[in-house]
Amino acid sequence: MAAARRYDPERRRRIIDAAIRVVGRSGIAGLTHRTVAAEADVPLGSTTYHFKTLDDLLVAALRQAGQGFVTVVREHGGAAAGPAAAGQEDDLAAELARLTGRWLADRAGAELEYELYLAALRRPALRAVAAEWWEELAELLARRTDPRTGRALVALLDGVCLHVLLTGGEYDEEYVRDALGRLVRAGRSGR
Amino acid sequence: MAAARRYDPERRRRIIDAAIRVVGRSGIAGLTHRTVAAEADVPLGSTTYHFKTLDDLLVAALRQAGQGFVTVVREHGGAAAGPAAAGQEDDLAAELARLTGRWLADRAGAELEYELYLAALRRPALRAVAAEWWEELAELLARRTDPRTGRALVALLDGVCLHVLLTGGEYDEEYVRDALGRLVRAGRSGR
DNA sequence: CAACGATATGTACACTCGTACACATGGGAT
DNA sequence: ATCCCATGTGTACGAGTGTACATATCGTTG
Repeated sequence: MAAARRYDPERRRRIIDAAIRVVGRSGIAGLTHRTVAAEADVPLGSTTYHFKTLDDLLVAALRQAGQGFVTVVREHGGAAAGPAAAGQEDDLAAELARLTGRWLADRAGAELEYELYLAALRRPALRAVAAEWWEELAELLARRTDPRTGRALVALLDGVCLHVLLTGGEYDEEYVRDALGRLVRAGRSGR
Repeated sequence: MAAARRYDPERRRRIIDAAIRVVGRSGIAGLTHRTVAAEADVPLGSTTYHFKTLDDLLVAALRQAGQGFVTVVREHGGAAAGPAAAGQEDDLAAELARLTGRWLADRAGAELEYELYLAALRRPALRAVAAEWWEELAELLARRTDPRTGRALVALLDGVCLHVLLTGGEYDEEYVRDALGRLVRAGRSGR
C-alpha cells in the first residue's frame, strides 16, 4: 500500500539544524558544504547529496528557522481574533510592542532569523519563503484590524526591528507602542 | 606650507566606483579584490594596497553609494523646513510616498543601496555608517514634524521598501501615503 | 642633487571551495 | 532470492581567494 517510501528525515533534518547553527555563528558567508558537514558530523558527500546547491540548503534553513516571530504573534494573539472593538486598539499596539521586545531580547536568534530573511534580497529562491511570512503576519494582524492596517503594522515593525538590529541600538518599547497605536487608531476612525 | 601631502583620490575613487558596480552586478558575495581590480582596470596589488581588507572597501562603498534616498529627501523636502502647519500633513505624506516611489523605480540602484545597508547586520564596521543615515533621515523628517514622528516615518518607510525589494512586489503609492499620513496626523493631534 | 617614503605593480603560496564521480550498502519490489 | 535504486561515503581536481612580499616608480623633503 502506498509504497511507503522510506522517508528518513533524520539525516536531512540534522543537516538543516547544523546549517542554522553555522549561520548563527558565522553568518551566511560562513555557510559552506564543508562547515555544515563538520557541524552536523556527517561526511561531505552527505550534504551535497541532500542539497545539491547551497541555495537549497538556505531555503530549508529559512523555512525552519524563520518561523520565530510569526509563531510568537500567532500563539499570543490568536486567541483574540475578530475585528478589534473600540478600546482594544491600545491593547493590540501594546501587545505587539511587548512581543517584539521579547523577541528582540534574544539578539542572536533575531539576527539569525533576519539574516536569512534579508538574504532574499539577492536570492530569488528565498523570496517566496520570505513573502509567505510577510503575508502570514499581515493576515494575522489584519484579523484584529483590517487588511490595510495589518500591512502597515508589519511594515512598521519590520522597520523598527531592522533599525534595532542594524544599528545595535536599544529597543524602546514605549515608543513602538505609540507608533503602532497611531496606525491602529487612525485605521479605526479615519478613512 | 602644511606639507601638502600628495593626495590623489583618483585611483582610490576609481576602485570604490568599481566596487559599487561589482556589488550592483554580482552582490556583495561577488566582491573580491580581483573582481574589483578587473572592473577598475588596475592591478590586483593596487586594491589590496588601498584597502587592506574587504570590509574597508565595503565601508567606503557604503559611504559613497548609500546617500541615495537621504539626498533625494533632502533636496526635495529641504525647502519646506520648520514644523508643519495644519494642512501640510498630507503634503508631507504624499511627498514622501512619491519620492519613495521614484527612488524605488530604479530597482537595481535601490537593491544595491539596500544590500550595502543591510550588510551592516553582520559587519560591525558598517553599523556606524548605516546608523548615520538613519539618524540623518530621521532628523530631516523630524524638522517637518517632531522627533518622535520622524523616527516612526523612517521605520515605516524602511519596512515598506524592504517589503517591496524582498518580495519583488509592486509599490503601492496610495497605500503608503495613507499609512504615512496616519503617523503624521496622529503626531499632530494626540500625544 | 640625493635620499626617503608613499604609491604602484606583479607574482607566488597556501588554503578553501563547489563539484564530480566511483564505489559501498541495504531495504523494497518483483 | 534477486535486482534495483535511493541513500551514503571518500577522494580528487580545477578554480578562485586573501595575503605576503620583492620590486619599481616618482614626488617630496632635506
